[in-house]
Amino acid sequence: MSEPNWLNADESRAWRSLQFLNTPLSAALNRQLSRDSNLSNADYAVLVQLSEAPDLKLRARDMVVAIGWEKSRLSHHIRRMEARKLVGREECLTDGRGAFITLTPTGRAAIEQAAPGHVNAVRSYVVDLLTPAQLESLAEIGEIVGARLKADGCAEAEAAGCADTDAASESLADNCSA
Amino acid sequence: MSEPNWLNADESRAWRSLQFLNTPLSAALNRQLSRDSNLSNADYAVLVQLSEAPDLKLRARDMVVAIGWEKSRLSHHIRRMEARKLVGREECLTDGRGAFITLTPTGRAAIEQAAPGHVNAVRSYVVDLLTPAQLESLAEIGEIVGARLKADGCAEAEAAGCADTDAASESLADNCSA
DNA sequence: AGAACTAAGGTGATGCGTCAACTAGCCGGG
DNA sequence: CCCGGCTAGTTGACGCATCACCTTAGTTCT
Repeated sequence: MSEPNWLNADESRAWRSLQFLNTPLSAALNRQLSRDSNLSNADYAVLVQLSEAPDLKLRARDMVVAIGWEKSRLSHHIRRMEARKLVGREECLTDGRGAFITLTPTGRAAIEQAAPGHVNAVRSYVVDLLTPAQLESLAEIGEIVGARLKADGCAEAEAAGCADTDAASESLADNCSA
Repeated sequence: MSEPNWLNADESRAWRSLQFLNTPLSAALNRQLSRDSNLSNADYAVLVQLSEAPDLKLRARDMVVAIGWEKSRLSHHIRRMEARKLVGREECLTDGRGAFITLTPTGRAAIEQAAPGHVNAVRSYVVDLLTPAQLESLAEIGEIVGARLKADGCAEAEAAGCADTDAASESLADNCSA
């Protein structure tokens, strides 16, 4: 256990190739999004949540859970998005501490304009390149690792966070098409 | 093409589950590394390169290629690592512009102490959880997406970067065990 | 009612990563 | 020789993410 058990050739190939699915992929998606729509992945996630919310507004508390961020991250991010007029803030009348984050018309326009391109990007970088069997395999692998991360105890925000971030992008797909 | 072609259930399951392999996974590895060894993934990548270099030193130029970072990122990072005594700097006598990055004894101790735990983490979060067939599948998928990213034209630093970052962690495995 | 606790949200500091711009040294052609 | 263009590396500014800490407001217990 404490003695190094180095990776063999197959293992290292898999591990190495997994790296392609990490930073470079999300960087590519990010680039597409920011080039075509001047939004970051993070912006997109926030806007998706808002656009799916009942009155196009959401308590910060709920957003945190939905996206899986830390509240301070959300707070910082909302401040920046507010400066860009993508979202607004509103007081919560029933809870003096509460704060609603609202979707502005600008923000709504932005997400609607961005969504099709984003889905296309997801397709062109991943989904459309794989066979159904590979998609199935990928789903299994991701779920296994995801479960491991959750079991780890440190997964709370982590796993949920990212999963939902893009689960969101995908559920927007559903909602928008409807 | 310009008309949204939303993801179907299988596609979205795969896409969603892929998110687990992204940020949360590298965050978990990062956490392990920083908890056990007070190093970040980025620190680790740099130290691996140095520890594999001929005289435990490397031109910044070569490091950039090996890790796949932007030179400015490397420069900033080296500055920070230098402050922690993990690496040093040395002039290049044959090229007035050149700069060597050197591995300090402190840095060497750090990487040697960190490597076994890191490999263990990689195993426990991913490699050991998957069947050989899944590892094979993962390798294929990563390579397909990686190739796509490279073909995209924007892949230069990106794909190479992250791939090598952890190819490095893995090749350290080989070298260290030797 | 009042003390202790918890929940909601925000802030400041810090490290990280990218972009654009800059300096300094090399190299080749006139 | 010197001028243009290239390469190596650094710097500063900015946005992003996290950490630790703070304030304020609800909640609970006595």
